[in-house]
Order: sequence, then C-alpha cells, then structure tokens
Amino acid sequence: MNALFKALNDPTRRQILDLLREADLTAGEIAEQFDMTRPSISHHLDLLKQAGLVEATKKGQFIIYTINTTVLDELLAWLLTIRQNSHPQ
Amino acid sequence: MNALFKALNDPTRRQILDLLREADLTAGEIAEQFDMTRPSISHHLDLLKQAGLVEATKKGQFIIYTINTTVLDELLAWLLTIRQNSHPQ
DNA sequence: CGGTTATTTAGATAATTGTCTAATTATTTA
DNA sequence: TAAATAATTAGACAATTATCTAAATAACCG
Repeated sequence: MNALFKALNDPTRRQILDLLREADLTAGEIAEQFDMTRPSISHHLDLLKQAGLVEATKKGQFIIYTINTTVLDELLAWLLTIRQNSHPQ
Repeated sequence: MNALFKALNDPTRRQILDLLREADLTAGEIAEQFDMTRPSISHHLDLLKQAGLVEATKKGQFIIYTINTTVLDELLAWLLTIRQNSHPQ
C-alpha cells in the first residue's frame, strides 16, 4: 500500500490519473497539460508506474500510458473497513 | 484533498486510524502501541487532525482522540469515479 | 547516414518530512 | 503548593521528494 499512497500524494499525479481516465495518452500529450518540464512529468509517471496505477507500452518512438485501476481495490477495501466499522457505540 | 492524502501517506498514521477504529484512545494509549517517542506520535496525531481524520477532546490531563471518517467520503467518491469510468472502450 | 522528435536518465538543489531530545504547558494529587 | 503525570511545542538533523537543466537513448524520416 505504501507505493500506492505515495503515488496518490501529489496533485499532479492525481491529475494525470484523471486525464488517463478519459483516454490513453502518450507521455508528451500528458506533459502538454502541465506547466512543468517533461523530465518532471516523466518522473511522476514513473512513480505512478511503480504503484501499478499506470502501464506504459512503447509504440514506435512514443510511449503510451494507460490507467490501471485494479490496484485501487485494496485501498478501496481499506477505506470501506475504516469507514463502516468505526467503533459503533 | 491534499491534507487528506498527506495524512494517509504514512504507515504509522494509517495504523493509528486502524486503532481508533476500534476505540477512542488517549494520546498516551496510542503512543504505547508504537516503538516511537511521544512527541513523534503527537506530530502524527496533529497531521491526522489537520486532515480532519481525528478529533481531540481534552478530558482532565488526558486528550482523547476520536476517528472521524466523514472526510473520507470525498476520497471515496474520487476513487469510485476513477475506477468505474476509466475510458470504457 | 544525419537531423529531428519523443522520452528517459543523471545529477543538482531547495523544500518537505519523520524522527529525536529538551523544554513548556496543563492538570492532578499528596 | 510542590511533585508527578500527560501531552504538546520548539528546534535540530537526516532522509525523501519535486523540480530543474543537461545528457543519453531510441525511433523516425528526408
């Protein structure tokens, strides 16, 4: 869970996920959406990849990023546990 | 959401939430559960409080911490959106 | 092949974070 | 009121993080 929380603990990375929710995008298309250098975006993508939240597939000279939400299941389960069972009086 | 993700991005703080899910506890009772100094735990409790995840009420010389899960609703909603609507083909 | 394009890797730096010890505040109690 | 207990605040320090520029890798195209 550590890599997951770490990946989500940044507004740029969460925004990248929001973008990828709409469509698969190349690294360059993602970078265009931010006022930040490409290496910085590349680094954010790497952290998302480490957490398993995105997958990267090379297509020619481009790298296409795809969201993968299955890793969120564990987080979702934890959240629901915390929320529903909090010391009922 | 920033304070929330920040608060959750630490295993000690998540474990504190797990403890408070079972029962309200004083700062000292929480500190007992960890191999860490009281000031460190106090700092973690402060971050949880800043995120709205816990509430502190003074009772004599003790401070009792209570979990508050309502702030998790926004996170839960975001997670569900990300998960359910990810670029259906 | 040589130049251009897409992206990452490497290395540096400032800011943030987690932890500690020491000091402070507040409350209880003998 | 003085000592003890509960907890926080303050300040220091090492580790991590987000960002940048410069360099490297890889693929395309004239």
